[in-house]
Amino acid sequence: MTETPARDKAADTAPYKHLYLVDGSGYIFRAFFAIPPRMTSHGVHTNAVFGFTNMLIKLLRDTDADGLAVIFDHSGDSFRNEIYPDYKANRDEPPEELVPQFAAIREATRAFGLPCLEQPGYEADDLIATYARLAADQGLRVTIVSSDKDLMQLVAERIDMLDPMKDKAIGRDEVIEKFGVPPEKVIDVQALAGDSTDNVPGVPGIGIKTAAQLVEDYGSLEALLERAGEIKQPKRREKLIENADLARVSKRLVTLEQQVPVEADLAGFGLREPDPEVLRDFLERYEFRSILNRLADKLVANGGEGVVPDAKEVGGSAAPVTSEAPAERPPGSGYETVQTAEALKAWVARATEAGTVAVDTETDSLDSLRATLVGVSLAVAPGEACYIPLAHKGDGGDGDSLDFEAGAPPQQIPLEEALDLLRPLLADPTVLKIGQNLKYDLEVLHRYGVEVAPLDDTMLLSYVLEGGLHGHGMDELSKLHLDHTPIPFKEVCGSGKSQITFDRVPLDRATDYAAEDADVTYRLHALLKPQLVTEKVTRVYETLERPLVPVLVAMEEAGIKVDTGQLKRLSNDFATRMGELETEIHRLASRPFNIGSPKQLGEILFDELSLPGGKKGKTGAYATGAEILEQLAAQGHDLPARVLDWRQVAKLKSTYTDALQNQINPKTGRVHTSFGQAVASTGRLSSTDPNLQNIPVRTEEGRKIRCAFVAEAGHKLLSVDYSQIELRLTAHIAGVDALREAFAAGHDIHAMTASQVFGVPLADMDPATRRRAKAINFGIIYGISAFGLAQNLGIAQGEARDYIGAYFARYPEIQDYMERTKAEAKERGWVGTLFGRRIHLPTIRDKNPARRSFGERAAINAPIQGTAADIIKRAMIRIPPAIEAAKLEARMLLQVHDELLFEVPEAQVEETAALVAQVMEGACAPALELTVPLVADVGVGASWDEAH
DNA sequence: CGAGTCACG
DNA sequence: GACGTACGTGACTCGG
Repeated sequence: MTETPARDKAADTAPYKHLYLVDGSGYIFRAFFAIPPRMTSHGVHTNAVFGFTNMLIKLLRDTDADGLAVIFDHSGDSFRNEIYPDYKANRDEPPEELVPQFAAIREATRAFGLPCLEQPGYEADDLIATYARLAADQGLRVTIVSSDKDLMQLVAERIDMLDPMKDKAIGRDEVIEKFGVPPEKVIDVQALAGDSTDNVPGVPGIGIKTAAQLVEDYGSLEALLERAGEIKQPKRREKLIENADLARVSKRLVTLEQQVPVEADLAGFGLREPDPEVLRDFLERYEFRSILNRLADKLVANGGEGVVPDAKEVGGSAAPVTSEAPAERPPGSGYETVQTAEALKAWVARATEAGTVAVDTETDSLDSLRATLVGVSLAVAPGEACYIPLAHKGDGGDGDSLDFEAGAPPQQIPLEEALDLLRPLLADPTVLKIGQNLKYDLEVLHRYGVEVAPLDDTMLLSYVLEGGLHGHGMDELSKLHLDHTPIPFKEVCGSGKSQITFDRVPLDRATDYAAEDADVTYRLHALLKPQLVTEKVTRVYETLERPLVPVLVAMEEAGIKVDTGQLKRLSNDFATRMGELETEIHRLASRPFNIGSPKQLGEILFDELSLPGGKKGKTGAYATGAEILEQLAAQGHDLPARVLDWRQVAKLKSTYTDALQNQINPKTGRVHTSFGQAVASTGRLSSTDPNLQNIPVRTEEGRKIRCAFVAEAGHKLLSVDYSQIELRLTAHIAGVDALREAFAAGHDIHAMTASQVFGVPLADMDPATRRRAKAINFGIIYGISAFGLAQNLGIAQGEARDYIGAYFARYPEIQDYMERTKAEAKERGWVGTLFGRRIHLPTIRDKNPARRSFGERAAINAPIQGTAADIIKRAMIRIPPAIEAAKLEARMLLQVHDELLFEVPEAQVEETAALVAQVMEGACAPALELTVPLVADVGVGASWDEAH
């Protein structure tokens, strides 16, 4: 090694203007975890090298780089280990798939003719720091290509950074965003906060945010350490005094060395064209065929064999999309408007002959139980579709008024005559009716005395095939699978104030729109239905989703009775209470303000009253969530306590007592929800307009609303719910013998867990220990994290980590399950339920670690939540025929994920309860035998509150 | 129309 | 090696 300082060797004028310094070591680690695995035909892992190569190409192509060097860590200790022996001592060995890529990435660098720099005793960051300073001193622009925050201290007037993973430029502002201080103070902040990944100690108890605040307040680390005695918080003061030297050592560790006696000369970093033969040889050996193709024109030296298809990436799982025959016309024109009985008869005959017909109804409302039928469209083959108008009005006035400008209604088949012609077709067991969200059409047609069966639903086909990947609305599916955008509803009916109902749309436009929907549905069906078999989800579709449609129709049609008098009384009570609280809150705040505005509330609490704990989020607004307000209330502040009260009452009033009254169907006097069957990615149902799956139950005030859900005279409400179904399924799926035995014996599962994990004898179990165990049990189902558990229990993350460790030590099968499931999800892009439902997790391979972790937790939860959803769906499908067979008259009204609610004649309550519980407990058979018992608990009452 | 908040399993 | 945090939903209110 030469001792000559590089400065003397550097050319005074480098042959370039903008130098890029690429952090090769940093990149390879990040790329390894961010990029899906891939390997050569010889089994050599190449994902990180592939990412690096692509990044280099992009850099050379898209930027103004005219000088470039790639810098690596040298293996072995650096001078920092002499300062602090534990530096980076907590690092795991790199994964074995990564190790061979260290050499390959250097090869890649050389293949592009680029300098490849490293130096014993120094880390890449020090070399980068040194070269960056040298170049900047010469007036060159420097861009450091790295995602490593440790390099941010180098950002300066002529030095910026580029995050190659996010393709994001990092300048002074971004550094301030990250560290809360400008670049020149970053090392002070890092010295205080430490860095767990590098094992830089810092000062215990101080994180980035506190550090930034302190450095800002005192100007520098040294000034802070000297005046540490002035700090108000006693704990913080002690820690700072006690650990001042540790902070100073930390600062030396995080400070990059800008005076490395470097060997290579800046002048040699000018870009030049790579040798095509060397580059080609490299790309071929690593089998980067897609890159070879892209660079084909630059690699002519070898002639070669031409275009080679890219190797399929490991784990790539995009479902192949078969395309329609090319001769076919795209959807969108040549549809027939059916205005005579003769024409309709011809269409019915064609549909009967074909054995398959796509059906769509047009109405004047999204509410299927109030909508008026305006027309029906049919499709019998791709492009062969018609629209049958049934209740269109003239194109001007409302038909009833004396508006002389209004056109007369168009010619239409009389409604009853048309229905009589359609009825046999729609009920014909030999003709398959295809629809998109047929539940809606079934409900509309049912009110006109029309039955529809058998059926296939393209929305549900898409849901079972590609749940989790995208939504399942028709427009979205059409764009995705048919590459065709159907006429938007807005274009036909307008939007906002000037929106018209479909019965006002002129017949030609109505036909274009309505027949196209049937046409698109027909084509989607032809495309999706065969995929059930190839994708192995036939059972999910045929045994879970398709038979559920008529069940949901019956439930939505049944609705549930609400006691309006009770709701009105509650509404008044809540209004009075809100008024009282409002007066009190305004008095405490010393001025009136809008309590419902989090923005105004935050300003009152933290600016005007200067209460502690004001934290601003991304949007610059103070956080005023329940958790924050509870903390303040616990400290004895009245205003936040009253706001919490006010919020609870306001929520109950606006969302439940008021909104519910408006949702009562005037014809039935009952409330009819709509169940979403293709919404939740896990297979659960959802409930809207109104949502009856989130009626309050956890607080006493809230339960008053449940009291308003009542049974018809002479009837009772019967509630049957699965006890601990998700935890039971976890025990089964993960194969946890200890939990299975506890369930089999009927023990208190949370107490049992507490005993087994914390070693407390069952007899001495205290509620706090049981509560901890319960929180862990729930956490497991959600894909536990120390952070989440700590948050939930209000404990330190370290303590939460210990709990999880103890739990995994006691139930190692759970940890196995989690690791297995994550690996499987990453490999395939989806996870499955016990009944074969697939839940896709597109974020599981995301390069953003937050989104990826999110995907991993969802992967752990989905098989559990999804299997529970499958089981209750099986029960729901079996219950109506079981009730009928037993000659009972109970009606199933609602499903709330693990609970079914029924309305039952008083005399039949016991028999129905026993029957329902039996079906629910046996819902897995005969497809599956669980190794834990399923238990259904029964409740009966005049109201939902009593029954629950 | 997005963010914040909060109701449920 | 780094980012944000428990899983899945829907409705209401505010404010740009």
